[in-house]
Amino acid sequence: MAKNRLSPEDWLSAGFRALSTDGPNALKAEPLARRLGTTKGSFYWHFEDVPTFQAAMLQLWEDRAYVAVVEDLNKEPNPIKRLRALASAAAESAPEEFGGKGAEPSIRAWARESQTVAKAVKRIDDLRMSYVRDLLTEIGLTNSELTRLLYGAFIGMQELSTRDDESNSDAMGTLVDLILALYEDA
Amino acid sequence: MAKNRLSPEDWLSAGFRALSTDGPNALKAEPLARRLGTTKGSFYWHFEDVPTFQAAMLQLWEDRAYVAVVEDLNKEPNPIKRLRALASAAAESAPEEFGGKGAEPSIRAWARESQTVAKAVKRIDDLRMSYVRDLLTEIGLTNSELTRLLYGAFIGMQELSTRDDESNSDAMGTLVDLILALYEDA
DNA sequence: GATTCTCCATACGCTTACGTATGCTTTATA
DNA sequence: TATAAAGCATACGTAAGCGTATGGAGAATC
Repeated sequence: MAKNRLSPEDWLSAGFRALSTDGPNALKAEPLARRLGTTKGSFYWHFEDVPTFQAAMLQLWEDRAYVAVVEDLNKEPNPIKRLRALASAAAESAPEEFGGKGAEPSIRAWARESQTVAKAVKRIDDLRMSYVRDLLTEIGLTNSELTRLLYGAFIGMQELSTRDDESNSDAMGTLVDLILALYEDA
Repeated sequence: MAKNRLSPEDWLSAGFRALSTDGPNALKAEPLARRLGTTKGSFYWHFEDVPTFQAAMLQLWEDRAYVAVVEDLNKEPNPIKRLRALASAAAESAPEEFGGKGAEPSIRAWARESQTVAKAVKRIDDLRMSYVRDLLTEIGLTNSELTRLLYGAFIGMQELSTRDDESNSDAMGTLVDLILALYEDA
């Protein structure tokens, strides 16, 4: 354990881990300092105050939340394969420095006690849902319930897999199969 | 505003409303007292301490959480109709004194910062999932992913509808249609 | 109508977190 | 290597919540 100096990123990363394990209540200066083996002197050097720190975390999440899910997908020209890839993306968890597996459910939990967070989550959800809607339309499925079903299932899977380690991609894959079967018949 | 005396139930109900609107952070003696226009003297009269109060809330939720969803269902002998009824139950929200629409997502958010709550939620999820599994088996569908898919979608819908007022029963109904189409073919 | 019991208000000491201020180390720069 | 700057520790005063204890107001009972 050298006398490491900390960067703002170290604090933010610790914030995400704390959020995942202990909930939004842990996003405070002194608890985080303990977690990092330092004191709040460091915290207040890097950040104005606690709200500023939390805003930085949120910004970081929001910047990744849409792009990380969709970016790689668009390399695939075939919309049906893209839908399958999207479904299996439900199984992927965030990198460890963003809180790992339970990262997004943690943010949703956080959103329940902060209007600011809630608004950011809504922005992301809207973006993703319209992506799904467009994708389904491209395939030829215009039933508007399908978007909500797919995205809702995605959210629910994330929630379930914070406890167990079941494969979400199997269940989501099943859903895509069911939906595409509908498409085959049409 | 008469000089109302409060019952333990009044406190518990206020607890659920506070949990829904302000998150688990609001489950404390003095904030709740303010909300009820009284002081914590009343709180500590009715409850040993804050953990005891929270345990009582959790117990109350757990007692209802399985029964409330499943009980009415079992009057219906036809398993396919029972499945449909279950799906549309996703749209129903808890009574106002239990926190209304966002009640269950709030409990899930709470579970992220309390092991005790997390365990209770797991117990309920396990119960419900095995109910769904049995139901699907009765219909003749043994694909084990379907249970997870259905229940995950159910959870996700609850999460989504804390913001908007879209009908979950439509999306869940669509899912049941898709699943039963599979059954027709078999 | 006096007494008892239920329920609530208030005041206390304790803890934890806040944000500020001030100084002590390191690391960088001249 | 002297000096400055960056990064952290520590010590305030303030605020909010905890749980206790004690007293007072209302309701119930006799």
